[in-house]
Parts: sequence; C-alpha cells; structure tokens
Amino acid sequence: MGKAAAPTRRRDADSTRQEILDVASREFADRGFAGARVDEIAEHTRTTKRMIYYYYGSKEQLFVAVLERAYAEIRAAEQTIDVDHLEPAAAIRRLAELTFDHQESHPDFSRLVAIENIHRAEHIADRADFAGQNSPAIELIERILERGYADGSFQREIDAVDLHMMISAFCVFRMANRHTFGAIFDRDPADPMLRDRYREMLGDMVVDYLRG
Amino acid sequence: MGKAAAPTRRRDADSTRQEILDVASREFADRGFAGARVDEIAEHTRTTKRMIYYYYGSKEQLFVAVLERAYAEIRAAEQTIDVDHLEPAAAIRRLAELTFDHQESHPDFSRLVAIENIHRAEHIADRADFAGQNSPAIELIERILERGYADGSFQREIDAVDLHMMISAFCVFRMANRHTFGAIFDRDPADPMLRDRYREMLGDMVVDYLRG
Amino acid sequence: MGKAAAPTRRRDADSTRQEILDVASREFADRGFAGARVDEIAEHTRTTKRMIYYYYGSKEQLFVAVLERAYAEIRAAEQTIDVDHLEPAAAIRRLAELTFDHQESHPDFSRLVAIENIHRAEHIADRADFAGQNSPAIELIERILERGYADGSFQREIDAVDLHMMISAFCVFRMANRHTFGAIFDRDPADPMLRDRYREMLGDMVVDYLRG
Amino acid sequence: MGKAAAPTRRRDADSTRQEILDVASREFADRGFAGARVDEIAEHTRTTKRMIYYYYGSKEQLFVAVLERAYAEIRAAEQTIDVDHLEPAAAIRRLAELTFDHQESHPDFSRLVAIENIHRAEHIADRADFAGQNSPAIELIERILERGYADGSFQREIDAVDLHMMISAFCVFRMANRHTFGAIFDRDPADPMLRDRYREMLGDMVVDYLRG
DNA sequence: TATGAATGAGCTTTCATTCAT
DNA sequence: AATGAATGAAAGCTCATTCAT
Repeated sequence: MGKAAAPTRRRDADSTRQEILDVASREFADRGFAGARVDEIAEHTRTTKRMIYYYYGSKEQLFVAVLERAYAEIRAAEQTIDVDHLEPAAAIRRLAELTFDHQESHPDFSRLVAIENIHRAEHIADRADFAGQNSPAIELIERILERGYADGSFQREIDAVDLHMMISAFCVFRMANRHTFGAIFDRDPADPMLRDRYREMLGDMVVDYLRG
Repeated sequence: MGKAAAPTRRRDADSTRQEILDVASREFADRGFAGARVDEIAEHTRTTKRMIYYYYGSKEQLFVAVLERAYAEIRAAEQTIDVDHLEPAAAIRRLAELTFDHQESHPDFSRLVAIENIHRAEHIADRADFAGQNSPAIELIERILERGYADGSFQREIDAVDLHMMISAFCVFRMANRHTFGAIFDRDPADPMLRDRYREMLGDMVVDYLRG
Repeated sequence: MGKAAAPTRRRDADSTRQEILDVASREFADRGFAGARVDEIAEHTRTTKRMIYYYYGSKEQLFVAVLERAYAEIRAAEQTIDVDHLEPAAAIRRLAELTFDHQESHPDFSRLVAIENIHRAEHIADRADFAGQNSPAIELIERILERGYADGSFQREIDAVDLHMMISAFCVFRMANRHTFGAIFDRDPADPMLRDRYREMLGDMVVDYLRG
Repeated sequence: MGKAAAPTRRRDADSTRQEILDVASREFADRGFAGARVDEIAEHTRTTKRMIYYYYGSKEQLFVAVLERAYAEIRAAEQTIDVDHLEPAAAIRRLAELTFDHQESHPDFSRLVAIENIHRAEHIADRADFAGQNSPAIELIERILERGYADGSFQREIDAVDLHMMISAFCVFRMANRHTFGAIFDRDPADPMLRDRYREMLGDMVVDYLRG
C-alpha cells in the first residue's frame, strides 16, 4: 500500500512534467523565448507556476528542456530510418523525404530551432546532449554516399554533413519561413496542397545533384 | 531664420530616424521582438526613448519600420541585378550566387525574417509595401527560365517562385541556422572559409536540377 | 511660467525622494535589510513602489542612500560642535555628551549601523562618501587631547580614534542593545528616566580614564 | 532490537538537533533573521529541511533555540569565573578581561544579539529562560563592588548592572561594530594585533572609573 | 519517528508607454 | 516639433511551510 503510493506519485509527477513540457513547447514556439510567459504556460497546465519552477528551476532551464526533448524526438525518429536495402539514388531520395515528412509533422521543431538560433545557440552550445551527437542521419548518408560512389551512380563529390545541410535547408525553410514567404509571394510553401510537389522537388534536387 | 532652420531640422530629424532604425535593426536581430528593449535601443542612440515613440509610435511599429527597410534594401539590391546577357545556365547560377552573396553580407536580414516568422508574419501580412511585391528576382528568374526552356538547356519544369524558394532556402538556412547546425555538427555553415564551397554547391544544385 | 514649472516639479521630486528616504529609514531600521519590504515602504509614501525603483534603482541602492543620509546627518551635527573654548576635561566631557545626545535623538541610526554590520559593511566599504571620511569628531578629539597633554590635565596616553571608540561604544550600546539588555537585566539602558545618570557616567568614565 | 535502537536513535536525533543548531547559528549570525534561509541551513546539514521543521517547528522557533543556546553558553562560561581571591581592583579588571575574551572568542554571539535587538528582543522577552536570569557576572560584580567599597579602593558609586553595561558596551561594540567602524576610521577594532591594547584600555577604563 | 514532494503567497524588479508641458 | 519625468501592469522568481504517508 505505502509502497504502491510512491510509483503512483512518481507517475503523476512524470506526467505533470511531460504536460509542462508539452505546453511550454507550444508557448515558446509561438512567442519566442522572451515572448513566452511562464504564467501562460502554467495556465494551460493542470499545475501551477510554482511547480514549473520546482521542476525546471527557471524559464531558461525549461526552454533547454524543451529543446532537449525536441532534438531527442527527431533523433529517435531518425534512428528508425532504414534505407540500406534501396539503391543509392532511391535511398537518398527516401531519406530526404523522411526529413521532409518529419519537419512537416513537427512544425514546432523548426520554430524552436529558429528561436535558439536567435539566441546564437547559447542553450545547446557545449552541452554533451546536443553537441557532436551527429544525428544518425549523418551516418546513414555516409553509407549511402559510399555505395553511390562505389557503383558509380553518384559522380558529384560531397560529404555527408553538407548533403544533410542541403536537405535540411529545404525542409526547414519550407516550414520555418512559410509565413513571410507566403505573405510576400502569395504562396505558402507549407500548404498541404503543395506538399507532394515540394517533396518531389526535393528528391529530384538531391538526386540530380549527386548524379553530377 | 525660421525658413533656414526647417530644412536643417528636417535633415536632423531624418538622420535621427535613420539612426534609430539602425540601432533598432541590430537590437531586434540580436534579441528577437520581445527580447529587444526600447531602453536599450534608445541608449545606443543619440536621442532619447521618448523620441522613438515620437517618431515611431510603438515598439511594434518600430519593428515594422525595421522590417520595411530591410526588405526595401534587399529589393533595391535585386533591382540592380543584370544577368540577361548570360546563357540561361550561367544566368541562373549567377542569380543564385547574388542571392547567396546578399544573405552573406546582410546577416541580420535572415535573423529579422526568422523573428517575423515566429510572429507568423503578422507585421507584414496585408501590407501593400510587402505583400505581392514579388521581388524583382522573380521576374528575372521568369525570364531566365523562359530562355532556358526555349533553347532546351532546361528540361525540368519549375516555376519562378519555387525556384526562388529553392535558392533562398539554401542561402537563408546557411545564415539563419548557422548556430544550431554548427553546435550539433561541429561545422559552421557560415564560416568564411567554407564560403566558396557552399557558393559552388548552390550553383551546381540549381543548374543540375534545371537541366533535369 | 514654463520655466517656473521645472523647479516646482523638481521640488516635488526632491520632496518625494526625501519622503521615500524617511519611510525607508524607518522600515530598514525596524526590520533589517532582508526583512524590509519595498511594498511596505511604498505604502507609507505618497508615491508608488515603481517610483522607488525609478529614483533609487534597487532595494540595495535605497538602503545605501538611507545609510548615506544617516551618516551625513551625524557628520553634519558633529560639524557644529564647538568645545575649543572649554578646559580639556570639560571639553572632552562635553563632546562625549554630544555624542550621547545625538545617539539618543537618532535611535534609528545605531539600528541602521547594526544592520550594516550584519552585512559586514559591504554597502559602505570602498565608498569615498563613507570610508576615510574621519568624522569631524576625530579632529576635535585630537585638538582636545593635545591641549590636555600640554597642560598636564591628561596623563593617560590614547589616540583620538580609540577614544572615539570608547565613547561610541557606550552611546551606541545603550541605544542599539537596549532591548536584549533590558529583557535580561530588567533595566532598559535607554529609559529616559536613566538618561542623566548614564550621561554623567559616560563623562566620568572618559575624564577619569584620561586623567590616568 | 526495539530497545537497543531507541537510545541509538535518540543519540542520533540529539546530534542532528545539535548540527542543525550549529549551522543555523552561523546562518542567522551571517545574514540576520529574515536574510537567513531555511533551505541554506538544511543544505549545510546532513538532514533535510523537513527535519528542521520536525524538530523546531518554525524558522522563528529555530532562531529562539539558537539564541537560547548562545545565551546558555555565555552564562555557563561566566559560571566558571572565580575572582574572589583577587584584590577588588584586580578582580574587576580580571572580570572585564574575561568578558572581553569571551566576546572575542564568540564573535557570532554579539551578531546574534544585534539581530535580536533589531527585532526588539521579541524572541527572548517574557521568556523565563532569558529574562531576569541575571547573569552570574552580576552577582560577581556585586561581591567585588562590596569589597571595594569596604576597603575604600572604590570611591565611585555604581551598581552592578550599570558596571556590567559599561564593560559589555566596550566588548560588544568592538566585535559587533567592527565592520562599519573599520570602514570609516580605517581601524578594525577587532584586529588581533590590537587586542592587547584594547584589553588593557578596558581594564584601565573600569578601574579608573571605580577609583573615582 | 521520519520524510520526499508539493505549494500559496508574496517578493523584487522590469517593461512599454504616457503625462504634461 | 520635441522632451524629461513618471507609471500601471505584469514579469520571473523565492520563501517558509505543509501534505501525505
């Protein structure tokens, strides 16, 4: 009885922490770090502002926790990617599409990253949980490139990190800059109606480039 | 006396407004909209906080003015581009490089745009000075594409806005996301040492894609 | 008219600042630095808490201003002391009595000093307005001692600072420690009924000591 | 098992209570009552904050316990004083020196007393453990005075409590006000280098006064 | 007896903005 | 056209204390 209570409590605490993180993610993504309000986060939670400080210590540490989880999620998703059974060109296209899809289904991620860049990445710099943790995608790309160069299907020389940047740039820009781009050119790049078109465009872009 | 003073005053007023805009640009780009401090802006100016309100009315309107000028500058730069005398492939490569160079030399621009996207472009939406003002680059791209399709050097179908997005994505990501990308992959995409490599990479990417 | 307004304003501002200082003095003396409440100070003022921060910047700076004024007052009072026309013994007795009277009429002073000592004098250390500003009393004592040694009425060797300490110790202890001493020995040293007795006791103590 | 455990537990509990008191003494003396942090006290202890409340009930009661022990210690020390075998003048000088030495070796005591005075002695007032418990020193002084008046070595009339105040004032001021006095007059009265000088000065002051 | 988790109330401070000429 | 002084509202954060076993 007494023993059973502890886990119950702990489970509650964990779910509360999760809830805070969920709400904080949205709030930070919506308003930026300085614009986010701890009061607002608390209000959308079943806990109080006090608990946010109890669990996370400060607004800044809460933001770091939000970033941490967002990056962990994307890394976890990347872990599951398996394209080793595809031809190099098909494999790289598939990988690009998975990145594309992930950004699509996690629109807050690119927003949080944009915010962190405004702050010059000060929250993730020098943190072992972030730095140097080369996303699994890099290793995947490396293997695909190797195979592509080996069988002659890729002629253009590029390293995995740069190729990852090329793919990310396209996928991230589409989500993160959709509002200004949409306002100016009257075309929302993240419009679901255009998703397939851009998905294909990305794949072609990468494959054509590698072919050389 | 009164007559002579007026122009002098006006010139002073204009230069003061410019100075405020300069300082505000840096402050907003550095800290985001909510993170920027009107006090701080005033302090880096030869005027007072009161004058900022006198001239611009509110922090928000000041931010709009900053955005307005930043976009005007980039549009003005694009106006001067002339690539009509080049072969289609060379022309599009040149245009991509000019976009690349412009982002490189205006690092605050992509930061301001990122900030405005956090705010869902609410400040530029529905404003005639921004919306629909299709950047001159679009028309340029249209002309180049036409020539490329006509002489058969471009096989891939794409419209000007999408191609512009492809180019922008690469150039903007490189500047705007340099900090997080650098922290995670230990490679700063905006490192001057890597500039030529990425500039060439961009040109190849675009040309290869258009060739189809 | 317009010109007259400024001084009016300034005078108001000055009186507001004075009022804040008055109330803050009492609050700090009553509750110590950490125990004092900025809200409470504001409430006993015709201004708002916001104005306290506008004028003084922080609770700590307000406390420093309070200390500054308290020390300035005591120094000003000491400036007016004139005992050069009295015989050395009478002069030093008179000076001791003036110190005694000043502590008696400024009971908050010794309390503020006690508080500052709890904080190891961190607020006044290394501040030109406090440090080394040897109270005028020191010079006065020096002159009296010189005359006393010259005419043989003082035999005991002591320097001015130590004598000042001896006098201060008696006067300050009586005010600052009245509550605990009173509670334990059932005799409030600051009881007005006992004032003359302690005043005489102090004079005798100093004169007897100097006589040697 | 249960029987054996009890004493052990009790001994542990007692030592825990002692430890809490030790740490709390330092914390209160260092920062005042309001400035002291229960969290901080707990942190410097091998127990938790919760235990402080378990044992002492509240921050205020903990402070009372700290004061209680501090006064008990000084009373205990005074109990051991034996100067009945000395000539009256030597005896009173010795007693003054013992007070001087005790304040010197218990610097936190005068700080705690200063803090309690800021709070107008509200914690010790009306408590039998404090009030009226005339320190043993008083009785000692009474006996010395009696002998001095009897043999004619003391001419000045004074009662024991007042003489105790005179001695305490000197000793307490030296320790409690060392920081402000040091900052202003550039002479730390508690400087070990000056100890002998002040010790002698105190003895002379008292003896000279009593001689009359 | 002993305790880890939680918290209501209130703290100092900051911010964009307006008042009053 | 220009400005120094003032400020309401709310922000992030901390504190002694209690809950629940």
